[in-house]
Amino acid sequence: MRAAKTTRASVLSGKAAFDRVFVARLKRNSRYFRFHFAASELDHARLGMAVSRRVDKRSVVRNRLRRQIRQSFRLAMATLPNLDIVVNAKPEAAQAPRGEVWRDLLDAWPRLRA
RNA sequence: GGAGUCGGCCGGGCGGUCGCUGUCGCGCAAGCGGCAGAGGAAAGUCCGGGCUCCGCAGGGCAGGGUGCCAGGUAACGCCUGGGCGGCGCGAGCCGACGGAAAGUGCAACAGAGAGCAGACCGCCGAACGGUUCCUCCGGGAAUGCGUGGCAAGGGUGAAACGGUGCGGUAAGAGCGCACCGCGAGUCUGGCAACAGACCGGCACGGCAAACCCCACCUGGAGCAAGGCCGAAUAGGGAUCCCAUGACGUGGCCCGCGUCGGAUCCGGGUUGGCCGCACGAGGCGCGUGGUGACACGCGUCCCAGAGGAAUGACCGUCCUCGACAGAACCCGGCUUACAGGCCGGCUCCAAUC
RNA sequence: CGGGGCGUAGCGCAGCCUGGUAGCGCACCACGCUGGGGGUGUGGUGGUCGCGAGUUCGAAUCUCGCCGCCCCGA
Repeated sequence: MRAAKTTRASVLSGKAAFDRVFVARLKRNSRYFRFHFAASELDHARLGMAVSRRVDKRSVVRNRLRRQIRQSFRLAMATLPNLDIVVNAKPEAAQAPRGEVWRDLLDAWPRLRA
């Protein structure tokens, strides 16, 4: 499986950038995640993540979810339009098996193309 | 072999493809290649330090902490050794373990009485009085009724003014004796905590995780500390206090320092670099020490992000993988944790 | 990273400093007043005092260790 190379440019950073995405009020839900997005000011997609302590108390679990999100983003990146996306994890994601979460993520990205 | 106890260690392995962070090398550059890349608890933040700033961090008070003794350490509330007490057949384990004879306090309910106490049921005919009986008229005997004596036994309580036994006595009582306990006595051993022997007499109950006393320790904040570079805005307005005044990050005072200061309104700031990873460092050997540990020599370089790096997928093997993710660093403590390995010691059983 | 606070009846709180009885309001139940409801009066039910150790004769209260929640500062 070939993943696109990501750089610092594909990281969404700063409170202002996050707020801009949330204000756009465009959203798609999957089983374990919420995808907020807005048209990017740049010529490529950027990813931001929100996995709060409410999802799971243990940082190990939160980090695992972030890695899965990031890795799935890399795989899907080339096919995505230039959007700024914030992925928000639902608390149920912490309880679910890893494989199931991964499949949920892979299924979700193509639906954002619309 | 079984049961137990103490100490130390590991905590999925191997191979492949793609990707992430740092660093080194090459390249004008996009990049390419090499190397390294979470833990024993990284956790909780309960202690102790390093480092940085607060002018020096100086004296006193207040506050806080520690609490058998000695040692180790940068330091500690940690560790080691020893003492004392408790548990265990034992190896071992556990202990907030200074002072109650400096003072002030506290003890519900029950109970007669709860701290220089007390007599409910009791016990006592030795003493004084009474009553009854006997009498050889001197007195004698009985009786707990009164004056009284006692606190052994019963009973209450968490606790009842040393315990057990013997003697003693009217009944009793450290009143006497033995043992135990106790003691601010003496001697001996030990750096000390303390222990042993002798001596003394029975007085000095418990609670200091009650106030407190004693000894020792303790300035405050924190890497968003703090520093450098750059950019930008402002050099304002209002109110109040004024130089025996105001301010300074400590709770207060002294001392010291500064000369306007405080509050509110308005305005600006959310770049980059350093701090930031070579350290009270790891490993090996030697020496000293019972040990914690120290010293010497050799050797190694071992995460360093900044919306935050370890992932995805495949193959394979097994005993199918617990708790869990660094954010300035280090030493401890505490808490979580599937399974497994190594060594010391103890008890039991059996065999030679 | 640092600082502070809370946890007691179904809910909101006192009691804790100074240790011995867990109390108040609302709610709930029963009865009375009313034809019924509402309202009101009287009586009553209901608490492992977040969990685990320790100190004490005795702990909601004192001490230590955990757990959960909330707030504040940079």
